[in-house]
Amino acid sequence: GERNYSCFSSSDFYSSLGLEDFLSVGDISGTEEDTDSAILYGTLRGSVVGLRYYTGIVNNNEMVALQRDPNNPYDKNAVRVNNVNGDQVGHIKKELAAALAGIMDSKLAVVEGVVPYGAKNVFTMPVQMSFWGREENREAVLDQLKRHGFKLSPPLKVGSESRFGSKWISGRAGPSYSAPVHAAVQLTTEQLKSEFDKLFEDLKEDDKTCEMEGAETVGTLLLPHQKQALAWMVSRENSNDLPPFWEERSDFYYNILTNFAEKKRPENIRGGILADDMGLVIILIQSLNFCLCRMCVHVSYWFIIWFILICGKYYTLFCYAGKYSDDGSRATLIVCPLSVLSNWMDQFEQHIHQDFNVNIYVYYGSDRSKDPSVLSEQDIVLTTYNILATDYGIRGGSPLHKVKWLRIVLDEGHTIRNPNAQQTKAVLNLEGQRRWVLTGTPIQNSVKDLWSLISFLKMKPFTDREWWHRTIQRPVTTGTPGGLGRLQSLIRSITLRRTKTSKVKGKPVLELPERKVLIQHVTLTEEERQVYQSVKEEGKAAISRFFSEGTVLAHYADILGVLLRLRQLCCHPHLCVNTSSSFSYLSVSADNKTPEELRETLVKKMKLVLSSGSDEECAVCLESLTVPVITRCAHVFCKPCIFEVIRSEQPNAKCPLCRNKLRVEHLVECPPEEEIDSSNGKKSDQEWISSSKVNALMHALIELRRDSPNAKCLVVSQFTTFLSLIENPLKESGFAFTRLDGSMAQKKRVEAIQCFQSSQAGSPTVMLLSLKAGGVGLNLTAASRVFLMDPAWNPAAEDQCFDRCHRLGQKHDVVITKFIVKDSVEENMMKIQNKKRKLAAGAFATKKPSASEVNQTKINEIKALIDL
DNA sequence: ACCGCCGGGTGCC
DNA sequence: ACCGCCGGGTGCC
Repeated sequence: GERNYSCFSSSDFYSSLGLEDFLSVGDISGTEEDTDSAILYGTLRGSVVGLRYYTGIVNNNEMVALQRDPNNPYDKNAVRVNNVNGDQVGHIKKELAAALAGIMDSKLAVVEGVVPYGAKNVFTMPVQMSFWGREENREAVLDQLKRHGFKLSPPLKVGSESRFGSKWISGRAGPSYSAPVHAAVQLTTEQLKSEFDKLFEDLKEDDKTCEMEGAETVGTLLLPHQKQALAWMVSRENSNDLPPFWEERSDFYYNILTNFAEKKRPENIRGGILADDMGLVIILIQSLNFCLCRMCVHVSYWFIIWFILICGKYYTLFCYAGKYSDDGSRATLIVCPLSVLSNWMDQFEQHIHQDFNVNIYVYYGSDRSKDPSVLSEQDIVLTTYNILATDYGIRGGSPLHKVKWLRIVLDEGHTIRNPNAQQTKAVLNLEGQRRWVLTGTPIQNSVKDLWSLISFLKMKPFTDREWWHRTIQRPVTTGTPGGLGRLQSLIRSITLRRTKTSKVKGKPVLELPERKVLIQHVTLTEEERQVYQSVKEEGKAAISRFFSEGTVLAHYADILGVLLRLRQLCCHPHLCVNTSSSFSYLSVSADNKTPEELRETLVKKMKLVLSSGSDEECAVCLESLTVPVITRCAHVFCKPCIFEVIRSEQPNAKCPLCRNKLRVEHLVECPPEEEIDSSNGKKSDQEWISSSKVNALMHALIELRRDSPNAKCLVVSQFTTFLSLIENPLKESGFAFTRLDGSMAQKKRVEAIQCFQSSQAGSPTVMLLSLKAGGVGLNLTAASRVFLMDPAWNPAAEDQCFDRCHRLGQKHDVVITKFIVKDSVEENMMKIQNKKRKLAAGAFATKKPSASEVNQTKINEIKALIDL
């Protein structure tokens, strides 16, 4: 989970202020993406005609999909009616289709159908339609219908959602007039985990405790929970259970969510989600080779089991040896983020016995084979999401997509949470029956995140987003009774999850040392205070002006800029690049600037964004910015992402973050590296001075060295330039230190980590760490102390950072010190963080406050941050 | 479709 | 009869 907590266009920051609705973060392509905030306008009864021309059949109360059919030679207004399987059932009667066509084409509303009496119709059948859309489109929709002589009925009882008396449904469901619901508050990592764990609350302990039988030889080498995991995985790959929500009914298979039925048995889900808390599955690595050999003797005719340790996480993979799967496939494909690719390679190298004759191919780099048969002859093919996505587009097709895989494993599977990302599409189009997802956080922000994973697992009917949305996502987000229950049973049936507090056979799975968080207040010197105060007053004046003008949101990036400067000044005066105390750059009005001035202003802003934290996220692809460009409204995106937005929304493209007009010719690219780095260069010329915060840190470090000379610590900041500044006093005081930040090449990172983790005398005792460097997997357990130099917007980001040393393998209690400047924006950030932690409890799947409440909260937060 | 609709055949009682 | 009525042909979009 890459999180983002830096300034400006950071989507996390928006959500941390509860602004994401207003700014439509993540809602960039119209109705389809925005089905969450849709409300039900009403329902309408219509008829489906032409049944006898099609093979698709439907049951009573079955959900149907309405699909525009603009190329129909008989009627350009045609609307097809398909059953859950996608087979056409008929058409909407033409008079009604004429009314629907406009509404559907302009995406004013989403129209969903349920067939109340679907069975036994020969020529026509009724259909109950629900119209969903944004509040502001309601009138337009009602109007269009009226013009064709139709009128919506209030949504009293509709469709199959309300009818099936199954165990998943408690009481009545169905459309309601509920307000749009989003997760209003950003959860911290811990809260997310605990919200996710609530899904498992009623899971009986013994549900998954059956250990694998017939593997006694393995048994002596495995701990109970490992045996449990092994048994679960084996059973998942071989089980004949029906997928969730399917029942066998007198030689039909029946889906109780959609009421769809068919003769063909829905395919088993051969795989699942391994969402074990990081580092929970423990095994003695030393015995691994031995373990493999033992198994080779005893079970090799059947399969070999590989235990693979990745950054403290253990996963079990299976690979059929000798006898491959029934369809002749042999190779297991492992897809992972680039940052963990080397981990996998190292682990294979270290732990797979040479005698074992395992073929591993790393499909990465320019010399990767274009020949699919080379890949299919391997036992394991390793690749990254990016390679997969890049290859997917090439002419002639990607070799990865031509192989029928024995097994596909997604490491850090939440990488594909964005359904529109190229990576996701590339992953979803892979071939292979057995599918596994490894991730610590299957749900990162909302239930939405799950769709890609569920779809990857080929779970019928959720592979189609419409059915996922109608049967799970909407019921959960609107709080429909039974909705959460469905999600629970769905996730439980495919997920293995044990947490720090889980027990197997009554014994806790893991005991971690304690973790303490201390807040140390820092008082600025007279001089520092003066600078801070003057910048603050100036910023405050500008922001109050925005308030009085009512342009707070239009100037959002500027407000973040003011706050960034204040945060920087809390750390060190030299962090503020443009210390000229003028905020003239605050208003980017095109009118009174020459094009060149405008460009310069935008470049300045973009530099500010890029230097504000470490890697920035693009609000379109949710990945870190590759080729950053800035819009005239001062929001930063990847160049290809924003081009795609403009292309697809022609001719009236709007900024995904603020809905201002976008034009390609107004986009400004980031100037070459040196320009950005010039500020760093300048800094080294500047005479080095200390700051109150640096003094506080050095005092603590020296004290620590005196009291426990062997203790190692992390010094964490969001500002890499701050880390550079800290290097000076560290050298002066004779500390051996190393450094890890986002800009370092993979090889250097590994070196830095190994060096720091080493227990050799003279190895570094301090690591300078940028807050979001490295993936979740980063293991820095050598450190037992953490000094957090500056608070993050998102408390989750801090927690994740702390988890890098407070994790499996940590032998000592972990003490975390947060330096917070008294009477500053930092204190205010802490207050908001605390409020959010409280607010977030139970925020998952519950309704959020009204729009006006949210609005008020967000305004209060800005005010609180700058003491207005 | 055991309908509706169309259009041709038909035409006092 | 430029009607009504009858009954056969016919049938999504």
